[in-house]
Amino acid sequence: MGVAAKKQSEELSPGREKILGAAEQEFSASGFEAASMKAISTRADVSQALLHYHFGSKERLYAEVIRARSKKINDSRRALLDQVDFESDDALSQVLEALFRPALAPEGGGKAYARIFAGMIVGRAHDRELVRECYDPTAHVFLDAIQRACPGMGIEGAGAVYQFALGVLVSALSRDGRMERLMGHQGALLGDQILIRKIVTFVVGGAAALTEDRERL
Amino acid sequence: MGVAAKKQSEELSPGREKILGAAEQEFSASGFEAASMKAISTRADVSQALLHYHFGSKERLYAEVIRARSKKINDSRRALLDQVDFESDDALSQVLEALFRPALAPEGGGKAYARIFAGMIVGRAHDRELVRECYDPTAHVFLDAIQRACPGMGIEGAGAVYQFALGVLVSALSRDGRMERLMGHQGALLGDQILIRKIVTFVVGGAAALTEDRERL
DNA sequence: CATGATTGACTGATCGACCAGTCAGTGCAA
DNA sequence: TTGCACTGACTGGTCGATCAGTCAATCATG
Repeated sequence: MGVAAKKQSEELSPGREKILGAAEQEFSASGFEAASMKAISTRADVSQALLHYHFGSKERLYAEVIRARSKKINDSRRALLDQVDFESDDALSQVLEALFRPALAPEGGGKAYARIFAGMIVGRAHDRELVRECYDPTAHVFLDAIQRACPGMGIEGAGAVYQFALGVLVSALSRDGRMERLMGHQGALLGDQILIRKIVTFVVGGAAALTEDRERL
Repeated sequence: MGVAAKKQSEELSPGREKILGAAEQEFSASGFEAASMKAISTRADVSQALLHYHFGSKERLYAEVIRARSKKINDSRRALLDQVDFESDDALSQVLEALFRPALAPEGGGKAYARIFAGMIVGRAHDRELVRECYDPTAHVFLDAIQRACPGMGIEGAGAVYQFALGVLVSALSRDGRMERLMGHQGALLGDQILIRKIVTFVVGGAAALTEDRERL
């Protein structure tokens, strides 16, 4: 079968890492179905058979890519979340920044998050299982954090905010120049810092409105 | 080549309509790449060759599906938008309802919108062209409507609100039970009416926060 | 130290399955 | 009898996957 650590975490195998990188690029650019093992092997400059040697199947290679990327994103998210001051007035802003920044960061794989999200929309059952495995645990943590930051919001309120926040994140991740086109190229294309601020501001405002609406009942 | 209207809009061809319906289901369930012409023809209960007879290629069949669905959604959106009272306090709410309701309506194709959005995320160039053709004109109308409903928001503010609103919409369209799972099955699964209200409330709140933040500068 | 066995990384050739797309031909209605 | 809707049989190409075999490094043994 595949491979195991030589002794500990010594460099595993040069080919394996090359394949993972090439696969992430290819899957990210084309999606699971459209990305071919041949294209991945070409990009990685290894034989196509090596992909099966290391990962067994295209499905498993894909899962490994998602696992690796989600680990980085989630580690970063949790680290940021640990620094949040829940006594602060803008606790929710800090929580949301911890949620958004790692996904939007250039080294964060950028579209990796958006891609798997897209896979879910499209209805791939495997993607749903991967989300459960890779993202659910951290999602629970953030659900709790949102509730801590917004007392009186309730579990279903936090759920709604989390879900909507992810939607906003994906819309931001999929920036492809459409907005600039629609606006007739007015307005400067904003940098990452400003974009994050806008997203956070938007979601915080939405969350407040949701809480207000709830209390009005 | 394909087909043209017999005289006007007399029922075109029974097979053609069956194919369009089956194709929409299949594309919606699996995405463009994973959906096969054979699966579509089987579902439509016609020969596979008939798909090429009517539409020429898989790509063109897909485009026809998107065109048909987007036309229904956009017609409905514009009709709703015509009824908006821009003097009202909740003009933005009305505009957003006009944007959301047709996409979330059961007969609105539901996931049709989410699917093409997913295609864009995944990076299919063809999807980008389709969006431009099918959704950009109506998007301009809504961009203007948002500005009318929110004076002092500016073009880039309206653009951000529109973009984020679509993100929230997609997150709502892709409901697949994940939230219920994350919340431990607390909280009732909300009906469409309540969901729309929540989305609208959220986006209105976000838009207000964005405007506020802008004015603070 | 020498040497044969073993192992893991890796490849080229090749497989059957399935894909979108083609085409000659059938039946039916005007 | 012309034209349109439609089909069955087929094609070339690409897909993921398999497998026998190469090669270098490691290890066991005398």
